[in-house]
Amino acid sequence: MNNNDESAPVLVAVAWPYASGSRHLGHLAGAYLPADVFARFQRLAGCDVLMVSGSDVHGTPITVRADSEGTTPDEIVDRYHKEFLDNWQKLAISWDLYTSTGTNNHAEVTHDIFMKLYEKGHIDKRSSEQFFDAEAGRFLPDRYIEGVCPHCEYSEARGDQCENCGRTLDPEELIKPISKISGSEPTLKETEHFYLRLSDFQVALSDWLSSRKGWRNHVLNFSKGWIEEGLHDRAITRDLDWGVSVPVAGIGEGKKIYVWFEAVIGYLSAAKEWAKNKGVEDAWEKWWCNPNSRSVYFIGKDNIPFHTIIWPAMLIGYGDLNLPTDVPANQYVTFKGGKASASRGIGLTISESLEVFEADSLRYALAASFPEQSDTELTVEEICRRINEELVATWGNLVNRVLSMIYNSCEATIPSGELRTEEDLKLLSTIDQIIERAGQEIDNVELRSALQTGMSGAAEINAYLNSLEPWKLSKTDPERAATVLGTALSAIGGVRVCLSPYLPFSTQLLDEIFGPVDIWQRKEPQTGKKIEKPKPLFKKVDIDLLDLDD
RNA sequence: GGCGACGUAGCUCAGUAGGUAAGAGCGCUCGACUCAUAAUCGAGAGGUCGACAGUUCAAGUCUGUCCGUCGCUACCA
Repeated sequence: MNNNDESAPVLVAVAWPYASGSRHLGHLAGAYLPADVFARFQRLAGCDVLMVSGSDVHGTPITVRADSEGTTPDEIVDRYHKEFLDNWQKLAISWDLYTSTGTNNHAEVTHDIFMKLYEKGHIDKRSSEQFFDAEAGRFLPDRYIEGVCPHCEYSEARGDQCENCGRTLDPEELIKPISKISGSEPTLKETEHFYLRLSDFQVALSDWLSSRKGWRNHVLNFSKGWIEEGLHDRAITRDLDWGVSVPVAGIGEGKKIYVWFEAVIGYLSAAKEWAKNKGVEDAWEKWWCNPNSRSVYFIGKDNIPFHTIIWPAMLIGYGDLNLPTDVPANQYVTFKGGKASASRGIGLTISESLEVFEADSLRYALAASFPEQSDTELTVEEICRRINEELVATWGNLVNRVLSMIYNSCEATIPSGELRTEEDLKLLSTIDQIIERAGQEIDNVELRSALQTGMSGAAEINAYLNSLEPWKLSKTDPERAATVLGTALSAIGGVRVCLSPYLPFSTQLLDEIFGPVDIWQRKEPQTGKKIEKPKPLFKKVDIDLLDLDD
């Protein structure tokens, strides 16, 4: 992060999960969890964090799903929004606000942005012909039209692409087009739509992107490639009845703002909603209008152009709002070589995972595999391995190890640190350096590395114990044994700080000894305090007992 | 087809502006220890850095071609 003001406000903007179905581990590892780790760290580092997101509730897939289930879009959205909220609660994702794009506030903010861009001439009206399904009474997105591919004669080619020969298509090219919704033959019909003049921003965006420092290579390359190909103006309205209304009259009935235009506005509308809830209407400006504020967007790589091109274009056009400071988009978590996809049954959904893994264990295993630089292959076996061989063996066991010795040979009393020797102080100094380094890594959104750094602290403490053997000292020199154990405990307190953004539940179990984690620094435990008989922080998982299909 | 990326130890991944004889974790082998969730600690084995050609005093790191994998292709968001 290129900002020397460490206490600057930080907007943690997180991809809006699409409420058309369950989200899977790829989404969790790609966006929500990294954002949470980052936000938790920034709060401990003393920054004013505003972490927002919400369910994206509009768009054709939701209406189609509702139709096919014989229910309403509201019902679909409600179902998955509730599931997401349940997921977040079980995972302790620390939103300052998790809302949805279905609020009045969001519609108002969207209208404001639309109108300003319209008045400035960045939005204009054009007409085109699109396929219309008379039976269903709606215009059809390309992918909902099926027909025979003009190239390979595959009979189930979609209007946007033929899955057989891979060619990109225009729906008009299809032979014998059929509506996937009603099965009837669609007809071309004239319709008017508003377009965002992305081409207006070609130069400004190019300059802006060229000046970005410290961004991930794949994010920058992909974005620049998009711009070099030339930015095309995009329709931002759709012939739908499910969505945010168009604030300008005169383009006919049944038009709504297209989801990709309004969903990204959610970052701003959520900040405003948060401010309203707080009772200070303009509190959102601290993150959006303050030049010292950072805004970091956590998304998957499939969302890159929306966050590095389209949304910045809208912000430039609107004016006086902060552009993204960084967009550390993650690559994909893959299962058996392919992109995770709940709808195709590849990989576990978040809900399924939470039925078989403890939240912190799952958080650990995913964080250790965040696809920060390249796609990362993940299996259930790998998740179990991470939990058992790393989290439990190195860290969970260490805590249990030290607390058990204190409980058994120090009369369950936290020893004082008064008699520490040089080697004791050396351990603590090593831990303090680890805390410092892990903090820098998290600030740079190198979350995987920072986790490993934190875990190396646990290994240091284990090595310290092995070399000083307090279990022997307790028989020959109880006073020295107590000092060693007290030192190890203090060091554990330091490692716990490093791990707290990743493991909020289990690190909280140590509050009784150390008090809450409220600063990115090691704090001494409370000398002389009695401790309870220790219980392991985590359970090992037995993969054979997991009830999994794949 | 076009675009982007990836292919580094058995597995999952790092390798910053090309330069000390290629790294981490896990697994494996050997050893130490036995306080701890049979956990811990130390040592070691293991790689012609996808293939080929080129630029350079010097390439995992740059260029080209090829092979393989993945994603995107703007009306899924």
